[in-house]
Amino acid sequence: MPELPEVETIARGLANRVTGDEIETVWLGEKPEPLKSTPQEILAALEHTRIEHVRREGKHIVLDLRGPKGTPDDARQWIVHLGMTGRMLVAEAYTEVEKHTHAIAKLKSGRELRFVDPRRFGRLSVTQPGQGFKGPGTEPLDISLEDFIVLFKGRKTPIKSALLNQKLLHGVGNIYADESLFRAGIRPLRQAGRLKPDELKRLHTALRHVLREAIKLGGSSVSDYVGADGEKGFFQLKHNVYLRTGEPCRKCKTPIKRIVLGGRGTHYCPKCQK
DNA sequence: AGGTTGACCTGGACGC
DNA sequence: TGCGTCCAGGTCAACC
Repeated sequence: MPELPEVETIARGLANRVTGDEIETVWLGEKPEPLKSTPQEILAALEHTRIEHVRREGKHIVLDLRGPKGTPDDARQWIVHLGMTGRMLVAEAYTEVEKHTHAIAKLKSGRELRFVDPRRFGRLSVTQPGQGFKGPGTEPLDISLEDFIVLFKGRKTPIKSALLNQKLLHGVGNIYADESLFRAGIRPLRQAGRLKPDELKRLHTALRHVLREAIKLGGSSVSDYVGADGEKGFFQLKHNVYLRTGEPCRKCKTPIKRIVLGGRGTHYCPKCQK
């Protein structure tokens, strides 16, 4: 599901619904894959805490939690990565628990925070503030043009692969890599280190424009939905190339081409992108 | 070290 | 109806 705009939308939706609520108990499913921390660590960190903030960092949802007063390390973070198909739902406790639910946090309000993920590429972990779970890399909405240009210097990898590299930029995924390259008029296979300054400038502008527009529209809903209540995003209606193989380019009518790059479906207009 | 590939999973769409 | 194939919002470990 989720790249930066989708995770931003989900985090905002969660913040509206659960900020100030309290996690009483936590249930974890049988399958261990979705857990990066041990079940014991997760239970110990989450149970009997107050949810102070919910926000996005890269493609991660971060829930800032506060434990019972007097506990020395009473500040913790619940880190959720949604993988491809993960969702975080807020549901009344009496509603049916759907298939592939891997974790449920029971809240004082009587609602539940449920982590559902059919493909199990998502991950749950707990940490303490300042532990730096993300590693190197920058938020694309914060990066200056100068720093953006430095990221790609000397890199032989295709520019699309570089955009997807989370050690360089946090939060760009397959949709927004393809869409921003279209907007910038750059072919995905171009070597990152060989792009000219004006091309990198166009890409910097395009990427930030596309991400901001997508956030405004609640992200892209490609096959399932986005948002803590299941509301759909609408940015998919604005896609110029992603999943539009063979359809006419919105600018020049040339059929959109699909190639495989780094194992990912990659879509571009052979005429508009050089 | 940087770059590339395949593995990890389930399910939906499509063709026969 | 069913079976096979391909495709899907993402990382990782293992190779070169």
